[in-house]
Formats: sequence, C-alpha cells, structure tokens
Amino acid sequence: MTERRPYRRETEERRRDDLIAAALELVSEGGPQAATVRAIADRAGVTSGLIRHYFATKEELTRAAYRRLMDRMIADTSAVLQDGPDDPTARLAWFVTASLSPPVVDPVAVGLWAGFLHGVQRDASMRDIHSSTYLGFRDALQELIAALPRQASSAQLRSDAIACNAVIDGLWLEGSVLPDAFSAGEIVAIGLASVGAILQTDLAAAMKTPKRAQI
Amino acid sequence: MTERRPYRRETEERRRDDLIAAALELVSEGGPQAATVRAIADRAGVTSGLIRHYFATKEELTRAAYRRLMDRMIADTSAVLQDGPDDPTARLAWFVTASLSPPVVDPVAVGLWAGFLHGVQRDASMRDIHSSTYLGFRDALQELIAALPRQASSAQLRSDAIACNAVIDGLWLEGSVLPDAFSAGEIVAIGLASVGAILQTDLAAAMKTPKRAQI
DNA sequence: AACACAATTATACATCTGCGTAATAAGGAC
DNA sequence: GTCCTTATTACGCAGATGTATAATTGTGTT
Repeated sequence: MTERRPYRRETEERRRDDLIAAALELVSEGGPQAATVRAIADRAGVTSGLIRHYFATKEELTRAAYRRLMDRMIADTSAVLQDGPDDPTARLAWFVTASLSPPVVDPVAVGLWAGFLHGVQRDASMRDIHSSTYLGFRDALQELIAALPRQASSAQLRSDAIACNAVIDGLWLEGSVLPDAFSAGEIVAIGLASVGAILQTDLAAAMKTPKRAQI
Repeated sequence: MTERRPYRRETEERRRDDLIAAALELVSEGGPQAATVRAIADRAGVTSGLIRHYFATKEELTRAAYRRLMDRMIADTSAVLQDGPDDPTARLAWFVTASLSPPVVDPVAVGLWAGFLHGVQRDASMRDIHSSTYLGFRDALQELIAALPRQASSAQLRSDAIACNAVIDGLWLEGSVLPDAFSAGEIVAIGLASVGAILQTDLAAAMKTPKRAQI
C-alpha cells in the first residue's frame, strides 16, 4: 500500500536518449561495470524495468551507447571542415588540429572508448560499428591528403593515410590519458609537425594563414 | 561431510604468479568484470579464499596484475636491443620493428591495456605504474633517437620522441584492434617509413643491413 | 467525461558478487 | 614417528546483478 512514484510520459526518442546518455556517463565515471541496469535507470530518473521496455537486452543498450559515442567523436572532428578554409593544405591542418583538441582529446572520451573496447573485440556488431567509424575517419583523412598539391600513387596514399591516422590516434591517446605530461598546445604542434613531415608539407605554416579569403 | 578437494602445497611465488596470470587471462577474455575473485581462483586451480591469503584485497591483486602486464610489454620491446645491431640507425629500426610485431601487437594485449585503463585513471598508484612505463618507453626511444648521426636541440629531441612514440602507439592500437585491416608486414613498413620521415632518416634501408659486423 | 491503451512503476527471482571466518590437511623440525 | 605451523579449503553472509511479470497510472481520443 505504498505510494507509487509519479511520472511523466515521454516520447520514445527522448527516453532512449536519456538512457543512452546515462549509460555513457556511468561508463565514463566508473568503467563498464558501473553501468548496471539499476544505475542507468537511476541516473536517467526512471525505474529499471523501463530499460527493458526500450531495449530488449542490456547488450542492445550498450550497442546503442557505443554507436552514439563514436558518432559524436566523428561529428566533433568533421564539423570543423564545414567552416574550414578552402586551401587543401590549410584544410588538412584544421582537421589535424581539431582531432587533437578538446572535446576529442579528453580523458573522459578515452575512458569511454577503452570501456567499450572489450565489447568491440567480442561482439560482431560492435566490431562493425568500430571498423566503419575508424575507416570513415581514415577515409576522410585520405581525401584531405589526396587533395594536397603533390604527386602520390594510390598505394602511397593509403600508407600515408594510415600513418597520419596513427600519429593522430597515438597523440590522442597520450594527450588524453596523461594530460599533465604535455604543455598547452604541445600535442597539436607535434601533430602538425609530424603529419607534415610524413607528407612533406608544411602544415604549421598553413595553420597561420587567414581562414578564408573574404568575399 | 563432503570430500575435500586434494591440493598441492606451492611456493608463495608460484601461487602469486598463477593468480596474476589467471587474472590477466580473464580480463583479456571477458573484460574487467570477468575477473571476479571466484573466477580467478577457479582459473588458477584454487579456491577463492586463497586469494585473500596472498592479496589483502582484490584491488591489490589488480595492481599486481597491471604491473605484470606493463613490465612484460616493456620487456618484450627492450629485449631486442640486447641482441640488436650496433649502428644507431639500425638499432632504432629494430626497436620500431619489435614494437610493431607480435607479441607486442596483439589483440589480447590491447584488450588488457584497455581493461585496466579505467583503473589507471582512477587509482593513483596505478597511474604511477602507467606513467612510469610510458615515460620509460619514451625515454628509451629518445635515447635511440639522440644517438642518431644528426643535429637536434634537446627540445627538438623531446618533440621527436613524443611524435615517434605516438606513431608507434597509434599503429599498435590499430594493428591490434583491427588485425584484418592490414596486410602482413604493412604495419611495420608504415612504422619504419613514418618514424623515418619524422626524423629524416632512412630506417627501412637500415633494417636491411646485416645485423652486426661479425667478429 | 469516460475509455482504452501504452508507458511506467513495482516486485519477484535465481544467480552471482566480494569478503570474512573457522575447520583441516600438508610439510617440516625434532 | 610426533607435533607444530601455516597453507588451503569449505562455508556463510549481505548485497548486487540481469531478467521477467504483474500492477498501476498518465494521456490522447471519442
């Protein structure tokens, strides 16, 4: 005969969003093991039974959360190209800079990424999400490299994209895990210099040119 | 009145080793959440109470396992320098090659690394293990770079070491998580080319020279 | 204003969690 | 051989876990 908690009816989209956001918050704060059904429901301001109403199983919610995370990281980097410069070299420099700055470089992001890695290695559909995201990022990078004013075979282009992507990933990792080990701007500066060295192009200089010719 | 399981008395070192190995296996197979006290004991062929006999708490066992993992990764790469060539350029090439080959590049290793990352971000003593390992690796790399026949300021040396380390880390990550996305030897070749480009030194050629002058 | 249905809460359940404690078997000293 | 130390096991506990199902409540429709 206890009094029931009052509640509001919400749209399906809103509830899914809230549950996904809650799951990501919990993974970032306490690792994968902290994202229990009850904790997620609690964080989303909902009782745990509701999770099963929107996601058949916890795994399904986990997958949705991972997809959301990856989509956000892709969006955070590729967004800068919308307002980016026109010059191919400067565009690449912008892209590298965005990839090595917050919110992409962020302890929370790398913690989340690591928290999901085991699921990625284990679950085939999570692996699909991962590889499509990774290849999407690398292809975007490869297109930027291909647009540079230089000659390169397609095999060389592939190798360059893999190498530049590796530099970015490695710096992302280190800058995120040990933020105190680097001074402000150091990660970005090293990233520009290294990608520039690999492609034999001066990206640091390109970063200093005005963003776009005023029309 | 059930019959007791027979057992053998083992040395303390052996038991600790077994428990640590069991913990690492379980984390690699099922993520951090799979490494429960009972599962670890089971894997080590022991009952769960014994864990508390050797490690005051589960966290202590976790720390020991993480330290073991990092020590092993360091050992796997630096071991090659023992039998490596004398020429500085060739030594660096060897080091890069070892860092990008099994057993360092290995899905199990990166899964383990990721499994511990949250603990690293949270627990101060695990963070110490991490940063000393990372800096140790980077310093080793920096020494190899400093020995190259070229001029470089100490600031430049630091940047070069960070950049080369990032290339190695990034390729390590990608090669381990998506092993099927790269052909045999591709990761090593790209690593040598990229580190070479950053340092303006031909490492691929150095890799082909005989290991050491015969005495 | 009453209805019907979907959204949400509440509760149950079997299993697993880490940790503590007491009983017992093994190995070595004499 | 006998006895003492301690490594190892067995068992218990209180709480957390994911899933399943039943009971209610909010809300748009007629």
